[in-house]
Amino acid sequence: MSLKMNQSLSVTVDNVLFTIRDDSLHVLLVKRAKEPFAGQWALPGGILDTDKDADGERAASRILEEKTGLRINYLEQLRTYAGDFDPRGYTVSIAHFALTSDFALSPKVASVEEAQWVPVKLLSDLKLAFIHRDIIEDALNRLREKAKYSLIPLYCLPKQFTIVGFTKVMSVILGKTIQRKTVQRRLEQVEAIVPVKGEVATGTRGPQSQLYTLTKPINEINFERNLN
Amino acid sequence: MSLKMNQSLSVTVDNVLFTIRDDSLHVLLVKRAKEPFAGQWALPGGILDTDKDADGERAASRILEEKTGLRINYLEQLRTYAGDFDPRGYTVSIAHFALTSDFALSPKVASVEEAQWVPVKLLSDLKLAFIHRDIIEDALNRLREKAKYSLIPLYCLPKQFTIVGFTKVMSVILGKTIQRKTVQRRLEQVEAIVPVKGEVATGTRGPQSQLYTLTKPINEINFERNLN
DNA sequence: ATTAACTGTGTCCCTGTGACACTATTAATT
DNA sequence: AATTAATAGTGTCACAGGGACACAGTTAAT
Repeated sequence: MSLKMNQSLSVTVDNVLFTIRDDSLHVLLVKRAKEPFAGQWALPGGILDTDKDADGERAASRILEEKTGLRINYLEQLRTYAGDFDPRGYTVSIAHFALTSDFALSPKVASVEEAQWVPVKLLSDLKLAFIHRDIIEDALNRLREKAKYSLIPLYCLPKQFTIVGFTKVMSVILGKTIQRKTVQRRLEQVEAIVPVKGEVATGTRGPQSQLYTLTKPINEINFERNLN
Repeated sequence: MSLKMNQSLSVTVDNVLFTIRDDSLHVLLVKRAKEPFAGQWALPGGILDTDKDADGERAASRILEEKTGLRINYLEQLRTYAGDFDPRGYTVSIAHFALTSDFALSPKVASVEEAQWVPVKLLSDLKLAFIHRDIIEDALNRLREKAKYSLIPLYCLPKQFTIVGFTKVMSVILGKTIQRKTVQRRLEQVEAIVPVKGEVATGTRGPQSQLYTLTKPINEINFERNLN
């Protein structure tokens, strides 16, 4: 615990931001302009700024906000990767896991940085920089595990959502059919989730569906049983 | 992701090593000899060595082995704390969560470093360096959560253990009575856990109890339901 | 006006845990 | 040596929550 400085060591922050578009899971990637790994896809990240960033989460928020122009719905630390995966030297990368509702990337951001929503299913076809494939894999596992016992996939949806909408998100994330009934039972026992009175979703065939919303954060709510 | 070096930034590794002694949960602490926080208790940790440590886990193993002289049973990354909690400057601390069976600290280690097993219940009376109180709290939560759906508390026990022994460990960690039957049901559906034939535990009143052992790591085994 | 899709709800089954009792076994006590 | 008390293993019942599925009422498309 004596602190001589570590030599030639970079500390970065990387972010795995997921959303649901068109009933499939997408992750935000940027195309690298410079070496190393120029032309390859990478997670949106940056260098930890010891002046601006009081901690890792705030660093991640700052960087994501710079890249997307938006505040995202949910963010937590994923894990930290230390090692020799950057040709420029030993690196410590604090990776974060984030969720947001589907939105269009602002054109400026999209052009300058070439940030894009990439369907997770297509990742195997892409070249990914550094160890970002592993990081995405870990983030995916985190998301899938949490989907089993928590409500955080709600953060992939807009402020107002329907039971069926959430059921679809859950099914997409877990890769298997989830019963509406099951989702409904879970939602209705959480007092932080309330129907928006008067507000219904329409457009599709069938009856109008009730819209719900969150009155407080639901990231701490865990269920006793996992789905499946 | 362009890598100019962060200025004046230290990367350290801290370890929260738990065990069970005398039916209560203990954590390994060392008394700090130097400033800052001299004389206060701290987690066993050290500086990330980019030459020796291929990744964070190996750094943690190395440091714990140096401090205890022993290989510990289980280790995983907890989370990384970045911030201004060290008066000498901005620090990134990769914290780890570890378990081992009860053992006596080698006298040399115990005297030189003043490493000690401290009962978790007594922590509130101690002065703890840096943000180590928060880290221990997070590690405790991790342990308690994992105890609900996994078998990792087994790593607090010797190679051979009894059902009742494990039940006690679970009860201590979770702070409430766990039914022998429940533990037994969980154990017997895991094929990696086998009775050691011929080996029984004795000494206490009552029938001899069967000893079990692990044939492979059980850190990936998760149950669908949480206890309680 | 009819049809098809869809939302909300009711119900049954199944599984795993909690609780507790019963039996057999062993050490401590007399 | 006989008795007692503690203990390990097991059997069983109740309960809760998820999976599956069916049914009724509603809405848009035809």
